Amino acid sequence: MTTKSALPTGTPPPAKPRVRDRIRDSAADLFYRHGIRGVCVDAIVEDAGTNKMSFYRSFPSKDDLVAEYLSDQACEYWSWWDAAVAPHAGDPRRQVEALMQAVVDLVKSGSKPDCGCRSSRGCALGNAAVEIPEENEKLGAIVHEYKTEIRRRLRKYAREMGAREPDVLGDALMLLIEGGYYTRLTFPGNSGPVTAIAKAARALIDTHLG
Amino acid sequence: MTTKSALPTGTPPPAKPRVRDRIRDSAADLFYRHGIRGVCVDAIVEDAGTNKMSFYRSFPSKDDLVAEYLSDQACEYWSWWDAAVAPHAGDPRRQVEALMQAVVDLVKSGSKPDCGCRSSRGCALGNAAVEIPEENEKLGAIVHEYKTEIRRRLRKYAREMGAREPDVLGDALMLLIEGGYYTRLTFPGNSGPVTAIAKAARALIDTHLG
DNA sequence: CACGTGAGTGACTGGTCAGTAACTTTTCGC
DNA sequence: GCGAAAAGTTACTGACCAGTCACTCACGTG
Repeated sequence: MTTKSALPTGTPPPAKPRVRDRIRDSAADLFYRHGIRGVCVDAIVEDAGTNKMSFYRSFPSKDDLVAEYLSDQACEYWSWWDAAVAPHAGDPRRQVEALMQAVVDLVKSGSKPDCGCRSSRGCALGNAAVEIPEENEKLGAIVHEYKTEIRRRLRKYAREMGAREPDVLGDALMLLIEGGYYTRLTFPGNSGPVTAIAKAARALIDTHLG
Repeated sequence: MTTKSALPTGTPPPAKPRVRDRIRDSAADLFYRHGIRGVCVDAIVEDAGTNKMSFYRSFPSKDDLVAEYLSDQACEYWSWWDAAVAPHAGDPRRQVEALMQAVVDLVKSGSKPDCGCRSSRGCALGNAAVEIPEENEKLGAIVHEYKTEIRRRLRKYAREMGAREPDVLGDALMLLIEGGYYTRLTFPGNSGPVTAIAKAARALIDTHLG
């Protein structure tokens, strides 16, 4: 049997997913859908098509996986954010407006069962904050840093667009976004108040610029 | 030993709390602080100074207690809401402003350790929505009804104050409130964006009336 | 071929948790 | 004081769940 070394060097191997990555993927999906406390290691392992021993070879504990899950989600979120605002670089107002529209699209995702993406359950990190016990400073810190960065960015946009009280405007925009995620948990699709987010953001910006 | 039957009939007995009520009180406290899935029956029972048998004599299951907890919280919330807006009956704009200020006060509660009230962890019902599994329609319905009523009331205020797009304004106000509760989980006291809520609400109202 | 590594199997420990059974004690109205 | 109802005690079942142990199997590389 010939080895695969004959393949053109430019082509990476078909990237058969390693166990560790399969676990991460399954965990991300299950944690998001059912909550962290609602998913046991066995369920993750089964979904990933592996077994508990392989799990504990890759992760010291469930808590470590949770930490990685949260960091991953934050990472993904910043990519999504950057992609949403990129087309309007240099125009902070348009950036915020694009972001708000992106939030609506994100939140309403899953209302159409034909789309492959999982149904939205709001903010993975925010939801985790509900479940994380107070004593767990490690996980709490991840969420806190993440939410602080959201706040920092929105205040920065407000400052850049010349708002009179940039911190107030930034915080108000954050409340709208977070409220959109939070209410998504109770209102399916875009049937909730989140659809008002774009108009509300525009009104707030107008007030702070006028 | 004389019986208490000599008390004036108008005075209800000193209401020494029955086991059932003690369980409800303990559950409310523990569920709110640690989340529903984070509190086991034994913990509730111990906090209430009773035992598991008495628990299951009063409640068919933990889930039934949870349902009662959610209904109770909703009830308390409406009392709080009504009290906040009562001084400004007939002036919907002032009512909304008073409500917003009340939200800030509520959310920041617990930042001063000297006050007896428990530290705020946002909205009990909203947090429950994170933990409730999708299949549990009974609990989900309680939360949904509650959030729908919030929405209904805010839209009503918006209509009464003559807003151009009352539903949009009402929904926007709701996003601000919900965002305030949600972010409270990550930002202690009133260090979070919630402090911007009053100014934001005023700005939104002005826009929709102007 | 040998060897190391990554992955799989099944059984197990120790702990937690919802819920039950049988029985005793306390409380309270009459 | 008496009897019924409310509450307490102890012990238990069965399920679940995090984490471990000892061992086997499949590869790819030198």
